[in-house]
Amino acid sequence: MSYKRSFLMEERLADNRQRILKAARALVAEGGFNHASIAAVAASAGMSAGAIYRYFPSKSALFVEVLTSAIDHEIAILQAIVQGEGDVTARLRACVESFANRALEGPYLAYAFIAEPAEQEVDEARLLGRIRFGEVFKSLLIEGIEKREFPAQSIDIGAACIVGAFTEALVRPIAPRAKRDGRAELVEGIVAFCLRAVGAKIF
Amino acid sequence: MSYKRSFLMEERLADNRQRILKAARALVAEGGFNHASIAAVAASAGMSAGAIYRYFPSKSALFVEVLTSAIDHEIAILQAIVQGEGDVTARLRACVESFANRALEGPYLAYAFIAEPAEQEVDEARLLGRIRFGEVFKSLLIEGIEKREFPAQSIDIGAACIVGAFTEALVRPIAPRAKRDGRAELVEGIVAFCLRAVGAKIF
Amino acid sequence: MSYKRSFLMEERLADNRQRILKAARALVAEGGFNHASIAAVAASAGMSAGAIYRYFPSKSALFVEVLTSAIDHEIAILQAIVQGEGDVTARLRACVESFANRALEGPYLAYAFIAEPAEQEVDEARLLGRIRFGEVFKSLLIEGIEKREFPAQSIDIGAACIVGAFTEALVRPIAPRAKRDGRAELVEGIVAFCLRAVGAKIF
Amino acid sequence: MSYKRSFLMEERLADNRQRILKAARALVAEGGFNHASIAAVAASAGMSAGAIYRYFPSKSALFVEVLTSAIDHEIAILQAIVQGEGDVTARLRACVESFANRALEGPYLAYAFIAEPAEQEVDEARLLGRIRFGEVFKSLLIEGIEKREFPAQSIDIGAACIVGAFTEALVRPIAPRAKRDGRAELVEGIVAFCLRAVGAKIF
DNA sequence: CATGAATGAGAATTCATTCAT
DNA sequence: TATGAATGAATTCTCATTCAT
Repeated sequence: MSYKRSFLMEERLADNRQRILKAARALVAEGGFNHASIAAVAASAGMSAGAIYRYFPSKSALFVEVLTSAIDHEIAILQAIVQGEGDVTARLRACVESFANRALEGPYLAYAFIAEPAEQEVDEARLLGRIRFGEVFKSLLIEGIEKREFPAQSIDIGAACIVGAFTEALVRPIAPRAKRDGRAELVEGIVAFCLRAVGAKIF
Repeated sequence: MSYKRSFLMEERLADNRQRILKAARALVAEGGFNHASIAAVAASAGMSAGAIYRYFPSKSALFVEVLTSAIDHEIAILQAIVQGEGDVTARLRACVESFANRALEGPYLAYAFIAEPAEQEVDEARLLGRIRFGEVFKSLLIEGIEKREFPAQSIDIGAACIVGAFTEALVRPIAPRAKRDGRAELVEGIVAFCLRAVGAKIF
Repeated sequence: MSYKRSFLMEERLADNRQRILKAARALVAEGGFNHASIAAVAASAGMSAGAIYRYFPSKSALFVEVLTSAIDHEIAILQAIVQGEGDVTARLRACVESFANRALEGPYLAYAFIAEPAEQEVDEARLLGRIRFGEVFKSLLIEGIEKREFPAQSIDIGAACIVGAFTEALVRPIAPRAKRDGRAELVEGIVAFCLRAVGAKIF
Repeated sequence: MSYKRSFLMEERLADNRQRILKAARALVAEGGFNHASIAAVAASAGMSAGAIYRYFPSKSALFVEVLTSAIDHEIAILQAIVQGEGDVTARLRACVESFANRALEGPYLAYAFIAEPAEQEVDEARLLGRIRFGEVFKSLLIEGIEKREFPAQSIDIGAACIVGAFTEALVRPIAPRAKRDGRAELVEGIVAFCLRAVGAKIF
């Protein structure tokens, strides 16, 4: 196996893997997990159904990865903001804005994030994702309370509520077949709600 | 066919319809939408699978109604609170408490409310349900702002955020296979979050 | 549900069940367990593949029953002989003759009896069947030794050897696509072998 | 292509062929024919799946050869005994002992020998193997009768019965997931049965 | 020549829906 | 009108075989 051969090979394999994930993601965004059968994913990725199984051991595993990787990506962005500059209030605002804007741009993530999937394994991945999202906001809440930017409050509950609040406010606009308008006001409204909710002082 | 006969007939038909809905609801509560096959619903309702189709044109239609009627029931309770006594803040608190307590008691409604169902038609019913839930809180927000209990704010967004916040904070506790403890603190935490979020003065 | 309706219904259901078993048995006899897919059984029984699952919970269960019922039938016949008249030697001879003649008549049983099936559950049923066949001959051996018709010998091993001996001697003639000739001499040869093997006095 | 090159080539090819057979044999021994997919054989032989097809035209052909070569080996051992020293009775005893001991040591051969394989071609090879085993004992029987060690008897049938008897008595002990104990008594019991069956004088 | 990714034809199983009785 | 047996299409997954590289 020459170097070049191996290199091209690996690249193609990685390509296929990504193509499958992308196709699966797109199908989930379009019609939910149930719309994304293995056959549909394969067709959309331009390969046979059997080929999927060279890259993923099962349908569950594929969709767990679809969900997890989307959430990973989202969380990495939020964590960069959390660890960035500025006071806690500003960073909380930035997190919500950032997530909301991306959700409105490419609606699939938030949609899948809320969706109840068929498979138990995917279900568990989704719950875990929600928890991980909560952690991000938990760290902000803790810091905000320490620095007296926010009043004392229940941290776990607050973090979950924030996630739920902006998620829900995005659900209708990002739902399949829904119009998306007035984005700026929407985002600003969500941010305002969250900042008030945590007791940020600017309001 | 005499009047009486016809009357009894209709009554029986209505009875069967309710039996089916009840059975379907119970099965969804037990194991989610996927656990409730037509055969299972029929068996649980004490009738044949074919008989279901005398009352509902399809499985989707049945589950749309299961969802809708559950939401109707929930909304009727909330609206009674909204139209009741007390200042807006107290009624908002009562709404959230009431919903949260019932969700923690019988977790299926809230779970199904958040869940993404298999069928597209059910999906749409769920979205509609979320909107209708929002309406309830919208009316409270409008009244609260009018009466100067709450500051001016985006009403649509606020209503959606409230629904999302308490929904999400309940997801983990009500998810299948999850423990439910510290209910009082949980409910109080959610209420506090929501009241802060709408700018209620008590805080 | 009237009596007549119920009666006819049950009869038809029982009929179908038997038709499925018969079709499965025939396919196994023709081409072994692997030749008998659910689709093939269904086609051969004149029904859809899905219908099989109204009568049997799984493919394994179907073939376990095919095997078990064939063995049950065979064992019942042998046990009747064992508990019948005559000295032990005569009854041992009758058992072997009876089994061999039926195997040569309808070869499927002996063939399936020897076959290694794909499914683990069927495999276990097959092993159990062999053991049960052995038991029949064990009881004859015990009685024969007690009554001094046979010398002392290892009973478990002897029983297994008898089963193996006549089974094997029948395999070639009863194998699919094999000629069957000289039946009388074959049966007599097998009987003679077995009687000598247990030390019956006539030889 | 020089002579030497060609020679080495052929040697390597022969090597690969043996590696494949060895790997296939090992996999059959571990988990039966169904456990030995082409991919598994290839991986175990340290080559690609496609490469298998340079040496064997099909999976069936490979497993026919696995079976045949195992039987060849076994028969060679038995024939060496048959053509060795001692009276016929002693050599018959040695044959059965030898086979039984090896079967109990490495149970795969005997098991595969009895097993019904998936492919029809393998099935036929198995039947042929049984016949060839019979031949070995046929020659002993003929010699034994000639030398008056055994009484006159049906040779073909007797040979088949011997094969079946010791095979069957070994099935349970060598079946997957079965305990193997009391080997010495087992082997002695089988030998005794066979010697009595052919009318050897020692008993 | 060897590779191993891809194919494609099945495999078992499930279940909403229909329709003869 | 009610029944529930039967259908048939769809599902996930497996694997011998092929063929571009």
